[in-house]
Amino acid sequence: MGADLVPKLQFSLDPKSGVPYYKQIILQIEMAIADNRLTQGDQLPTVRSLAVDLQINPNTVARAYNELEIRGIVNTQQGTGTFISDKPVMIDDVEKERILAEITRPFISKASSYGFTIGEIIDFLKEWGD
Amino acid sequence: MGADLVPKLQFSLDPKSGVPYYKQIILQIEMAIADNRLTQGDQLPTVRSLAVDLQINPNTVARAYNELEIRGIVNTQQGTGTFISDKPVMIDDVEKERILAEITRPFISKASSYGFTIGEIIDFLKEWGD
DNA sequence: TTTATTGTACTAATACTTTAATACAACAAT
DNA sequence: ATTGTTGTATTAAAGTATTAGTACAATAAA
Repeated sequence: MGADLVPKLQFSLDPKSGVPYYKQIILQIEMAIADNRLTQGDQLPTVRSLAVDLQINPNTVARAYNELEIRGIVNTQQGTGTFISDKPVMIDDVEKERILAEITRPFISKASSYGFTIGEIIDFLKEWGD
Repeated sequence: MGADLVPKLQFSLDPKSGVPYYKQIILQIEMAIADNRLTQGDQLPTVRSLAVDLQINPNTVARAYNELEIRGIVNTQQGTGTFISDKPVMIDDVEKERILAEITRPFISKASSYGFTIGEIIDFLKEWGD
């Protein structure tokens, strides 16, 4: 049946962090995608299994998966599971820029308020992988 | 008495945006700093005057100013007012990188999950000013 | 068709966030 | 010292977010 199930991911929750559980799950998935531990078609743990694993309610896991689905990051089918989506083929370049701008604006705004310049940020990003 | 008071800024609140008032104020100040409408030493409107202006409670304005103060963006003195801080002279380069990394990580993580690459992001930032 | 697997809906309890009312305290100017 | 300015503290009300309990529904596999 294709895609591996997932000991690829090791989820963990920090109850003291102040970050809600469902957001911690989202962040861990986002990070895993960012560094290619998760890629197109990979199945996420089932709502129930992850809930048992983390000792939380299934709805909390479902909520995380739902938000990711709304963003198009995963797709979900009842009876089947939740999978990492194909990266959106953003056909429309204008739309693509719009989304990137939307993500970028608050980042630049905050960085600037700390005194960082665009130049510094670019230089920093060039080193990001290392 | 030095620094101008401030018709430099035109604050406005959108009650329908879902963004809390105090956060809207913070964002508007961050943006104003980012594009140099506010610079070192500029005085912000007083807690009271801005509260009257926006027809909200002074504490709501104070809360915005407080968060900015905690971040070192403004400094505040009772009886005197709230002023844009000197940009922190981050003497320690390591510390500087640490802060920038902290701001950058969630941004990259989210952008990646949308399928954007670091390269695309850098290219996009190069055009940012235009 | 039955069974096991997967996600979903609804509800309620709890905690946190946001805002305002009101009163207070520090500082500056005179 | 007094007055007017500035930010601050305390409290309470209302809304929102978060999570869990429980029951349900869709799909897949046998």
